Amino acid sequence: MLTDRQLFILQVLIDDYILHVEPVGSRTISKREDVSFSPATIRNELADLEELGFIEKTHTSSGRIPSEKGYRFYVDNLLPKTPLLREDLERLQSMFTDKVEETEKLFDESARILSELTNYTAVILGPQAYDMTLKHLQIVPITGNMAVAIFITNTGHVENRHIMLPDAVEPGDLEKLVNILNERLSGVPLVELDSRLKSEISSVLHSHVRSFENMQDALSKMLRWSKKDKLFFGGKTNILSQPEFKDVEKVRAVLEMLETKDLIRHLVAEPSDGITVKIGRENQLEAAHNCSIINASYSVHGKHLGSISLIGPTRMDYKRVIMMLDMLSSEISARLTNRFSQW
Amino acid sequence: MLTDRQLFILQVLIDDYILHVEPVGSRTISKREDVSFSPATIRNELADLEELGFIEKTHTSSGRIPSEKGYRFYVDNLLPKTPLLREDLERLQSMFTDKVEETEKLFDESARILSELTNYTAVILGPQAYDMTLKHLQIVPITGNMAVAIFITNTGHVENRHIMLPDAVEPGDLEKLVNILNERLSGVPLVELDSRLKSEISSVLHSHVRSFENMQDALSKMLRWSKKDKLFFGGKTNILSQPEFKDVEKVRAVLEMLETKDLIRHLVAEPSDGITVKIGRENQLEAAHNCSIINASYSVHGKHLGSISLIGPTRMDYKRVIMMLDMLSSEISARLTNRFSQW
DNA sequence: TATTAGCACTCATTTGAAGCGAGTGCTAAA
DNA sequence: TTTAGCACTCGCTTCAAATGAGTGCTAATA
Repeated sequence: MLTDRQLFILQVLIDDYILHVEPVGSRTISKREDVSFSPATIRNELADLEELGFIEKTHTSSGRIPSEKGYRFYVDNLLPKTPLLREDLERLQSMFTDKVEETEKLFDESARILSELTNYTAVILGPQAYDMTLKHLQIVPITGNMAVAIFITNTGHVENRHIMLPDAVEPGDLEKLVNILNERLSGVPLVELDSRLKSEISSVLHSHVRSFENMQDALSKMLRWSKKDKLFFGGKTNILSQPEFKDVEKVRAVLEMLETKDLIRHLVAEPSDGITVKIGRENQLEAAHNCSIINASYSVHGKHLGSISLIGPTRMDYKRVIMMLDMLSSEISARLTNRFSQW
Repeated sequence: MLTDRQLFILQVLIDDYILHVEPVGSRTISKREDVSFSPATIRNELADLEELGFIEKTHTSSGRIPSEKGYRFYVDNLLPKTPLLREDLERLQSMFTDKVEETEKLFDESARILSELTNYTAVILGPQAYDMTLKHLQIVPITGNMAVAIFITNTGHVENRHIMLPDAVEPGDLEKLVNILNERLSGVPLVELDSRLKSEISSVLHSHVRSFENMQDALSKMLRWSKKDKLFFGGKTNILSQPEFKDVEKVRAVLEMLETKDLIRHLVAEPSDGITVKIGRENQLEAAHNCSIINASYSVHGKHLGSISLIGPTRMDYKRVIMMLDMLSSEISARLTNRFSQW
């Protein structure tokens, strides 16, 4: 549908706009070394491209800027397939050669480096609780009737909770209780633990554990799992250095969104293979209408665990960013797969 | 040194400026009901106050605004001792009547409500690791040679860490190890655990636990405690709605500071009794030169654990904010004291 | 037929002058 | 000691003119 020349001009225009953040005029394009036709010709082509909705003017006599449709087309069809810059690659890989011990730190570091490299905001959605199943449960008495329950999941995650035991619980009882719980709850998704207790195990415990009645409530509370997950941020304030966000009000909408965990989670939890690009109004959220969000998910053994995202202005260095996310997500997947297989 | 009338005028001026954020002129002051003298008189007094450095002009023919010295004087001498507004009080107390279970949630909620009530940024420095001592240690084997170590502190805090046991560790050994560690390390500050292991306990363990040699490194790593603490934020973006921060560059300095944990920690960790007020350049940090930081610490049994702070523009509603922080910090102290005494 | 030079036109932005008004300091009268 | 009066300052707004980057259209050219 578009002629080769139109494609070429569109690409040049978008590349230039992404670089300089200023409306691109016919003269600017014609000055490029690899452009042989005159400004007038380009003006004609630009008029056509505008009619087709790929570019637009900020006012009657201004140069053109890409429209959202233009960016969409660019991302889908015009992305130059240049490999990652060597320095970017090296920086990313350096992160993985310093072997990062804790998973949390891995995410933190990834978010930080990603945001430094791109100057956009990086958001990593950590492994989600409802994807985890219980591997092992332990209850450790501390003092009086206080105890700590320890949960170990199939993903190697460990979590602890306080629990209040009833006054009269015999040592043997507690052991029996833990044994039964482990038998019955091993492999069960965390979010289902509580309902399983009520539906299946309650009766068994009733008959085997004397003090069960007294601790039923505490147990139930202990097993109640919300869909908790963790967000890791990098470069939260990077949006402030984007020229199109020099207005405080615009900035505010985005920053407040970043501070609202529920919104971010929603925006960023996009379970899909490969890489997703949401441009401007393609984002549900009003506050993100001036942003683009690139999203890649990481997985272990083919199962999506979480995602890595970049939030920046619609004018974004798509090609670089997409390459980086692609590399990073598969690298993280590999790391986690390796780590989890140890358990 | 200052006459009563000068004191009065200074107070009125600052109160007005805090409220309206605009230079205050002689006419404005004279219009108040409780002011009986004419603009000209006031102008004379203002000139004196300016000469003394308490107020300044933004340009030759503008009204006056308080200088930092003025704010300092105001905070030290002129704070009207009006009690908290009833609605503020109720809001704060509502937070404590809904009994908050987890300590983390208590801090989170406090920061949120405090920031909503004031429209400034609230930062709460959680209990610091180096103030905690070990109460009880437990090692739970999981699979293979993986295990989880659980630390319970005198403040009721629970933390867990992964540990890699050597291949050949006999069950009895582990039990003996944990017993010895508990005996020797109970009551020791977390940050000293590792050095204690090396200096005192190493030899004991050598002679009592056969596989100790193999696990020495892992143990040492497990006991290595950094000065970790946690920050809780509320209203991070509130600064954006302050009229004196409508310039993106000014905002950026502050927001980036808020994102840099080390800076914030440093800024906010001000161990002192009562309430501290740092105005503008009194803050070490350049980025906080346009801000005031009010700081109150909370404690358990007279021992400082952490602090509650508010960060806002130098023009701040000091009287309201100070009252609120005062109340909140003592309330939190009471809660924590009560909570910890259960352990 | 496709390209390009030329030209009139548009419109955001910059510049400078003029007027407004809120505020001042100073002086002289009350 | 206080206050009325007045000249003065200076930031802010408004308006008009100049600037310049860019356009669309037309007619000439390859």
